[in-house]
Amino acid sequence: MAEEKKISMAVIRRLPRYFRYLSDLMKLDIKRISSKELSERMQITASQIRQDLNCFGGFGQQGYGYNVEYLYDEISKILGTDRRFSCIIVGAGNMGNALANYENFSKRGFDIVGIFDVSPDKVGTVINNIKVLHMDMLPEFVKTHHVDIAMLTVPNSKVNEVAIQVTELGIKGIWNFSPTDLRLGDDVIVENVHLSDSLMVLGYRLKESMEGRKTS
Amino acid sequence: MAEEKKISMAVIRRLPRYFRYLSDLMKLDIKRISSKELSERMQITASQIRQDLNCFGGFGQQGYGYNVEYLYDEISKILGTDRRFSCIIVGAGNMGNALANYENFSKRGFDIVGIFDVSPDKVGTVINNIKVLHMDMLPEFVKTHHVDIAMLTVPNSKVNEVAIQVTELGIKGIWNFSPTDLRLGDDVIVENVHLSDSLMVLGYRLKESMEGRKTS
DNA sequence: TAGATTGTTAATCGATTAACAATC
DNA sequence: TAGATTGTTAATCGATTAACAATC
Repeated sequence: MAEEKKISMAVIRRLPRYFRYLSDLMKLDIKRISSKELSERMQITASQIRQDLNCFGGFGQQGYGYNVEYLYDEISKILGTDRRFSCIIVGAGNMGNALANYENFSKRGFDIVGIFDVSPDKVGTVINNIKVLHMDMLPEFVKTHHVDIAMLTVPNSKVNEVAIQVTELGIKGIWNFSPTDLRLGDDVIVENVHLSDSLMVLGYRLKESMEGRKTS
Repeated sequence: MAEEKKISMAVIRRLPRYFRYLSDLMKLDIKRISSKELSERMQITASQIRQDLNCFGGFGQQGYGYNVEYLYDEISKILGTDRRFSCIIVGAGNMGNALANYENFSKRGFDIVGIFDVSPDKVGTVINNIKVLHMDMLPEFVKTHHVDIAMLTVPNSKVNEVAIQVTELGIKGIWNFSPTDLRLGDDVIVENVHLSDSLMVLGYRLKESMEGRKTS
């Protein structure tokens, strides 16, 4: 057991993109595709596609290309789309609400099983069929339900504290929506969204282009 | 006029992070900092910090380091935090709501001046003091109000169409929340959020770590 | 078989890190 | 002046691209 080879983050971050394009190809009823054709659609080099895919195995056939459905299935497996992850949302504000109502997540294997907040206005309300519980209930909840991921949409000032709490409760994945960079131990995986960073980059690029410069 | 030097996206994407850390330092009343100290806080190399900053100019002083407030101001200027951008939100669903209510944006210079939707349930409602208008009003609105950025939180199936529409109306920046990669002309800048990509990467990394492998 | 296209190795490019002379 | 730390050049590392032999 164990193909070694460490796969770089650059490659991993492209996987969902391959997944999306292959899913689209299937909808278009396209049965096979060469790295060249795919490269034109995705606007990346064919070379990169072949390199990326060969990190995980030889999914193609010389002279033929790739079978779309087969490749889709393989990338699904790599991404773990077959698995289901139990998720809680901490922070039932507008962003928490948006996440709780986003049906695509459950389609991809991410089930929201609990929502938590401290505000008396929110505790007891129901969002997408899930009752919002008080943060005080969190430890008990995590002990009685299996939880893989905590989606943190709490105010920036509280996020560190909450992150430490969920980590201590044994939750292994954090989806962080606050601007704060969480610094936690090695046994928790943090994926950041940092919306305001993204918006500021847009502002920067816009400013540059208005001044007549090009960005990349 | 015109320092040339093309600045790489890798550097640009780190700017908001510098901005955040410097902002924190100011709150802590720290007046000066060396690249070495900052590197320990930010978990990147001192060398990278100096390289990054020197893309834009020599903001430090040998033997002293960087004056926190001065550096903060300079990065603010680079990022264009002094400017204001007029933004509209297209799609008044949960995500549109979340964005409309996120007060940090206006703090950073991004003002929401209009919200649009097609659903009769939503048109006419008021979100954070802004009345939701029907999409039919969009062309007229953009002609009478200056709009820099369109934040697109419409369903995936509609996003291409909407993106083309706002581009044709002369809007220069798009903040895209749909999974679709927009392919538009050179005179519009697109910044993607791709939440589900981010979540799938979290799923992948979690799966790998559960199987005992390490990611990066 | 001939043509096409992969898997994979080698070359290139760009980004990060190290080193150090300049200078506060 | 001596010590500290930058700005900047050079070295290293990793990621992307090109090339081509293997093979369907």
